[in-house]
Amino acid sequence: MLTNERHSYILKKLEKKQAVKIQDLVDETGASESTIRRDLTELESQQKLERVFGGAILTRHNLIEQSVTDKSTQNLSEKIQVAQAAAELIKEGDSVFLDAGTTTFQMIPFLQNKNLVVVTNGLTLVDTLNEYGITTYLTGGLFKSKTSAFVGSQTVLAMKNYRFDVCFLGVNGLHVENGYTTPDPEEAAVKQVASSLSRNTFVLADHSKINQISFAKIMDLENAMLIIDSMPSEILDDFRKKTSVKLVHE
Amino acid sequence: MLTNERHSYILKKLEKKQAVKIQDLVDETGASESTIRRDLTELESQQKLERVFGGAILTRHNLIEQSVTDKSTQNLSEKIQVAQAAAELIKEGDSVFLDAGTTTFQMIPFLQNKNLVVVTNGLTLVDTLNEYGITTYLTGGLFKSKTSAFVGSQTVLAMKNYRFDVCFLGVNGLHVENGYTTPDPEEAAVKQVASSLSRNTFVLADHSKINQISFAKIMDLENAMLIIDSMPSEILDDFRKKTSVKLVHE
DNA sequence: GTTATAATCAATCAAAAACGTTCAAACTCA
DNA sequence: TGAGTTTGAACGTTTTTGATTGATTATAAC
Repeated sequence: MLTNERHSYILKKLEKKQAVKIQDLVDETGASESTIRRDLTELESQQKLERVFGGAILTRHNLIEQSVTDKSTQNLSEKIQVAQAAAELIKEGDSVFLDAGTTTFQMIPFLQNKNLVVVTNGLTLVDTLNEYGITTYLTGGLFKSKTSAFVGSQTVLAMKNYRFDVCFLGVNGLHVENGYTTPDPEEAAVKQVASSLSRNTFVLADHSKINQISFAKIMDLENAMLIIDSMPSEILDDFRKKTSVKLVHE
Repeated sequence: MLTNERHSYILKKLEKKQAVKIQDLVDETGASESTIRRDLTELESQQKLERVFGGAILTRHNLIEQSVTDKSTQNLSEKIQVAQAAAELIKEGDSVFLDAGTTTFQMIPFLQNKNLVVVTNGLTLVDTLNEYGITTYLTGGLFKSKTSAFVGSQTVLAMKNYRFDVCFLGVNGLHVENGYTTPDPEEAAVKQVASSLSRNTFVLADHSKINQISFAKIMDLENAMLIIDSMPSEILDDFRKKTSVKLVHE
């Protein structure tokens, strides 16, 4: 591996994980500890990262820049509020399905010390769930890089070995007539199955999704409880004829 | 190969891989090191690429480049050499099981363009497999943070929906009498199942594992072919009475 | 708290790899 | 043939690398 390649590898991993360990880099690149140390020293002098004992972390500068450009942080405060409200619906000892997605990701910090078992099809959730000490099962299946989610028949098959007390789904569109929708049919299928295996289904959304229609239908409004940050009152009445709606600001 | 031919070959490869090594170009074009150096110097003066120590990279985007590990036979750690030797046993279109671990991780760069389907229980492998454009299935199951592997009954259950042409396992100990061993019984179970579902089983190890005995037994030597960097000849004879051994340095 | 143990660190050094330069041989094209 | 170009090998130099050392820091045990 060329020096540049290692540097790129390190930065790329750092961007994805927020933190890297020297020993991991040694194993992954095949370079020696000394070389990785030199790499980190060099990259730190370029302000690309900040060294810490045992590895390196993103510079604050990079952190801010990333959070501005990253779509996952758009509407972040709303998402976190919705996530917190959703997490409060979980009881001690529940078995929980967490859909792959940024909103469900935000729920994780609120799940601590609840003695939960969490199942997810989202790759990005695994590390964080684990950091919070939560027993975590991944569905497995075919990996879809675009959304970092596992989908397909194997995923569905694996899920059928579980039963959930509660399941939390993200959606891209919610519409009085057309119900819940999402761009990817395969992910829609996973969401459907999760819901069918769960005693209670909750859909997480923010107000930007109201009366949007995305491509693939997940289910009708009747089949899940909606958790959303806010909603105009005239529309809210229509929704409440069909399903239970929990507003965060109440 | 003519000068122009070499130049376009270099640029084409660079386009595809984002980085090229001089030694690789020497091997691939049959030209001498001096000639390749002259080519790179020339192309750099035309702003077509940027030279770095050991090779060249694309000039354009400052984007984080994909890591490229290639088969230059010099200066590779033992793990990578073992990994490469292992990867060469895979045929076009094979279905492959890759055990969680650092040695199997090193196989990934050598799996490109083989039209494979890869199944793994290693979380860390998923991202990299995906970067190399390889169709990837994860077994799923209970996540074990210490080794970033999925283990347990769900993992085993999910695996039983697959059949493999070849499976590659890492081990911590190999011993003439005691066979293959590893510290974690649950991972040992996963390795056993993978092997039972595969037409051919290969164990990857380096010489530091010889005649070590770790805790959990995986299988006897008879049940897998061993791929290892080197082995003292008197021991080698003992091993060869029981199983096929592929030495990297031969 | 204190101590013992393990992990990580920076600094150093010798070996390996990659470098540019030079020069003679081989090739090209008139 | 002969001038101009391209090539590969040889050389000493520079850069990169991995192993080792003892100091420093974290972790565990007490």
